[in-house]
Amino acid sequence: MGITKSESFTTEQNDIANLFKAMANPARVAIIQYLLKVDSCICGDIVNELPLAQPTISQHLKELKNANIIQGTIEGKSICYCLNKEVFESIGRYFMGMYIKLDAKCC
Amino acid sequence: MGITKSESFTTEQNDIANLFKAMANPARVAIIQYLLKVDSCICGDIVNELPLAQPTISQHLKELKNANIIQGTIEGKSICYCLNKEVFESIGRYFMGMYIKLDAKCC
DNA sequence: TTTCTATATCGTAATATTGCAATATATAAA
DNA sequence: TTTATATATTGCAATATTACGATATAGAAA
Repeated sequence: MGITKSESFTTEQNDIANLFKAMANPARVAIIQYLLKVDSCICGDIVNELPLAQPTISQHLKELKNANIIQGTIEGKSICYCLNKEVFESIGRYFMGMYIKLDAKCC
Repeated sequence: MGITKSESFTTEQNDIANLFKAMANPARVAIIQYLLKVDSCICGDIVNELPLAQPTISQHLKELKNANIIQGTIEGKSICYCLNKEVFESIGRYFMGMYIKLDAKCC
């Protein structure tokens, strides 16, 4: 006992939870907001922008990449990162869909 | 070192991260999906629906309530829970807004 | 009042996350 | 080849999360 009982839930429920987990940290929210502003940038730009050490930024970028929220392309000796547009559309639709389905009257 | 450096980020960034954190768990995703299906129910219904103990469900409900995702109303000796419609609309708008702002061309 | 039912809280063990120094890797420049 | 630059990986300490048994609280029923 102690761990999340992932096996007790559907793959969809775990996928959704993992996607939110990838965004459930202020540093990663800041990275997403920064990428939204500049469209694309290299890792070093984010290290200069945020008050976190380079290995920490690198780890956050890895988690965002694993969740398919961003993608990184090798450009010479640096790596160019940008947001994955489709992900934001599907999350947006997910929530708007819930909003529409939701009954106005509550308990 | 070890904790999230919340103080290094804006209140908005922390608020967004905390909202996602509230949904970043398959049990809480399942609770949200169940509430979407039944509109409203009492705590005991969720305990019967999910493979988790009553104190665990109670704790998850507390976190969802703290994040303003659900609300609970006392009805006699039980408590009726339901989803907060506005939250889903604002999250949906947040993501659709990002999607619209996002440049199609990536690196 | 006593008992039953519904939910919350406490305490704790197991596990996950966060952040960073040290170090590794990999490409470009000299 | 050596050196500099950019990013990733490893290892670890601090902290947070998850789950649940035991127990507390609170209203309804007897």
